[in-house]
Amino acid sequence: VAHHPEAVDDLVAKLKAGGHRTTTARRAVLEAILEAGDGHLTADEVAEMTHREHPDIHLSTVYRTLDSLCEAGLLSPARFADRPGTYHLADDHHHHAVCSRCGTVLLLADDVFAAVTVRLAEEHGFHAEPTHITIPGLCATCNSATEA
Amino acid sequence: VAHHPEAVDDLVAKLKAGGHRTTTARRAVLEAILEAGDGHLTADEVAEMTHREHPDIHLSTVYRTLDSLCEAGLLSPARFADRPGTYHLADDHHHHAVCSRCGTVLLLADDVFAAVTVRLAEEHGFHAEPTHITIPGLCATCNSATEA
DNA sequence: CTTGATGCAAATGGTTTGCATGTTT
DNA sequence: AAACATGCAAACCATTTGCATCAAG
Repeated sequence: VAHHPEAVDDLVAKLKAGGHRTTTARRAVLEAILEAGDGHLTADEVAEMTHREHPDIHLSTVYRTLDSLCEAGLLSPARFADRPGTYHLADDHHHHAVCSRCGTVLLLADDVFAAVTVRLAEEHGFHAEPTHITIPGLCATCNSATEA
Repeated sequence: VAHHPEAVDDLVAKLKAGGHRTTTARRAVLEAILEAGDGHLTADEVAEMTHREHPDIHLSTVYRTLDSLCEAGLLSPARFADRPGTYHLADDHHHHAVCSRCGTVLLLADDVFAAVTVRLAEEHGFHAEPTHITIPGLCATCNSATEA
């Protein structure tokens, strides 16, 4: 979960190490993702952010860049319900609780599934790697609204 | 998890109870979903199935019907990665552990998330309804293959 | 110089919608 | 008869692709 300015360079280094090229667009996209912190950005949002400094980066380039960065292992994609796809830093293991009614997203620590992981190993020999799981339900607000 | 012929009538009864109308298209869609058993069908697949008996049911009707049936609480939608959306019986609570390497799918009891549910309620007031969650990881076979 | 990345425009695929017509209640 | 569901065609939105040009190695 890096928010430091030098993080971009670290990521670019990883990119290079993976045999990918370093370009303005890729730097810009990485900067946008870092700027978003824990947030999950859609391609459109990334494009909007990069446009502030680089108005000429085309949306299709953003898509292709996000793809490359995922392949390079720097980013991970995630989809919520029927919203557009989102992207976030790959090493940022975490989970979500999403309200089915209002769409509020709760960020969860990456250990909430520890118990499940143990049980899967014991009962099925399955080695779970829960990296990005979404749990549906109702947030506190919507839930109390329902009970009322 | 109903596979019985009379199940369609049960579902239609629920539909009616919910103030919705009974139509040929809705029966046909429900039959398709039941025929699929545990499977998850896309709108296209449902359309294809209904076409065998009712070639005139339009794809847009299938979409609208699936929507209605979800609203009525008979079906639930689910999305996997970037495939088209799927639909399945709502009362069919279950979870999956999917092997990232070989694709093997493990069916899990619906209580594996009990601990997580409790914790979410306590820590965030979030009322989780884990109805259909997929956990990635490695199955026993692939896992031991990796360690070797 | 060679390969890979970009801009643009056009195509694609899944899904939704407006409207006139047909069906359920 | 009134309300709702359907067929169809057209619109929509997110995403992908072909191709000519450009930049990184």
